[in-house]
Amino acid sequence: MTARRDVFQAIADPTRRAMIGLLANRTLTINDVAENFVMSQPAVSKHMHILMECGLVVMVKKGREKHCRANLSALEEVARWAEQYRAFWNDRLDILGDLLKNDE
Amino acid sequence: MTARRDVFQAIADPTRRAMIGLLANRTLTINDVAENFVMSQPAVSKHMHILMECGLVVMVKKGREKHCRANLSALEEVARWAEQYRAFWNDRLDILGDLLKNDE
DNA sequence: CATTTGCATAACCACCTGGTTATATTATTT
DNA sequence: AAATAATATAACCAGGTGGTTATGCAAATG
Repeated sequence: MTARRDVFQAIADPTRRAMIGLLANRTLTINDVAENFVMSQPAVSKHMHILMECGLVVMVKKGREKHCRANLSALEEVARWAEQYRAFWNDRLDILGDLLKNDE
Repeated sequence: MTARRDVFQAIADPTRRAMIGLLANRTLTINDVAENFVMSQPAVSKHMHILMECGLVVMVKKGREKHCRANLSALEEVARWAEQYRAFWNDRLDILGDLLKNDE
């Protein structure tokens, strides 16, 4: 709720999509996450921060560690947006042919 | 198929998402599309070009006009990616509580 | 208490993005 | 043939993005 960042923009980056996949069914610290990518720790921290800002990741600080987990319900907006068009692409298979057809 | 541009990046921009909605069940020319947005014609042309590059829009030139239509099946990739996580967010409702819980 | 660890922050960089205006190109209209 | 219309292209610009290294700081460890 009240996501400040746009979730569509957050998932535009393939690295962040991979992070979501990583944290879908696992709780990892920032360093754990960083081990899965060939980039510096600050770069990973920034990505995680963006994911948190739009609600896609939830973090809980425990001592000096930060335990992170994906909050996948934030993807509902994306799923619904894409799915609203499913009827269209199931229905009208050949748009190109359709476009060309009306040249009388 | 063989989309050169990333569809996730294409839909990251709200203007382009609006254009997809506009062309979901309508065939419009570039100028028709431009009338729906408060930006210059070249700006609209660029957005449409990006949508075309990743297969989200199909265009057919007819004389000096260009007839455009959304090819919504290109959204299947997005829908499938988001939907793969639906089981997770249906299953585990309170991630935050879950995260906090294991502090024994 | 000194050191190490986990993470954030700052400053910087190259490149990308989304917009602009001006102009070119091609097709239609008069 | 000249004028107009539809679109593309070029050149430019401000601000954003994704990365870096260096450093700071709180928490855990020896």
